[in-house]
Amino acid sequence: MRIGALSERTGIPRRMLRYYEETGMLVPGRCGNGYRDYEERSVDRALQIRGLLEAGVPTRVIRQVLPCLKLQGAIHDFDATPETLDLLERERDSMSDRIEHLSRSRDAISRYIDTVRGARSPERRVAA
Amino acid sequence: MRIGALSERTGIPRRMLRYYEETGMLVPGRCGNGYRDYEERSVDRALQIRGLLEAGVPTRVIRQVLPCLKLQGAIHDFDATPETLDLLERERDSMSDRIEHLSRSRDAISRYIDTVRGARSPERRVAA
DNA sequence: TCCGACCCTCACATAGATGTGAAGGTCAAG
DNA sequence: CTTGACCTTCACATCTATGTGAGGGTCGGA
Repeated sequence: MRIGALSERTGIPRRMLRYYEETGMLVPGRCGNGYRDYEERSVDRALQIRGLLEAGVPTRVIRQVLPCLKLQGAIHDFDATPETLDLLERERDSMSDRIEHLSRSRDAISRYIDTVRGARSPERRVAA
Repeated sequence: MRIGALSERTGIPRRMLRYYEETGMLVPGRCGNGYRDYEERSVDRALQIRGLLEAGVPTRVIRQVLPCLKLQGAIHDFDATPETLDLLERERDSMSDRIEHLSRSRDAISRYIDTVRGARSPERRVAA
């Protein structure tokens, strides 16, 4: 699959897909003519990368973390040095922090929306 | 409370607290001499802001969202126009997306860590 | 009174993610 | 063979969050 197709299927601009390669997060193969050649799995991969970027995870971390997201039961303990494990634990904790903050804010927003909507259409009001 | 104290209590650099004010996310009062004067509640507020910033939520959105995080049961439907509500719903959904991505990645990292640690110290192995 | 620890504003610098466009190669269809 | 739709690299521009520092004001204690 060439870059244009992947871009269309993911909604991610070509520029960003090249950036993902430049930062080592998603490195495609190459055709004889130099064109990038993405596999089918690159679709999920690219979406996951974008999701993490949007959640504020820097490319440096994504690059470190992706190898262990790749394995789906198949453990090919790629390099798992103690340092890598420590880093992964820190990143896991930092992700938990982000999740906590996001959840609390989202829930507060949800409650707010529900309350206001409830006040606006009292006939649908449910006992809170 | 002056900016230095708030900075110490939150671990957030003074520069950033001034930035929070500049962007309208956390606007303190002023003493007679021009010094910023923060309330006690600013501690939580500042921490929440930092948490959201780290989770990739832009200041523009945080500013919109904070007013409805403020109320703790006390509904003073500040401006709640339909447009604001729509925006809040979009932000809520976008936060849910972030949470999903983060959770999936974090869980994958956790599984990976557990697996590797389990393989490393088999005497502590638990049936998976 | 003067020094040190605070505070102020202003402004420039950096780093990361992203936009935009130029100059040019590949290839299939007309 | 030419045209058009792709692709390539390179490079500069932008926006946001953050660092850093200069130049200067406030104020309490030695």
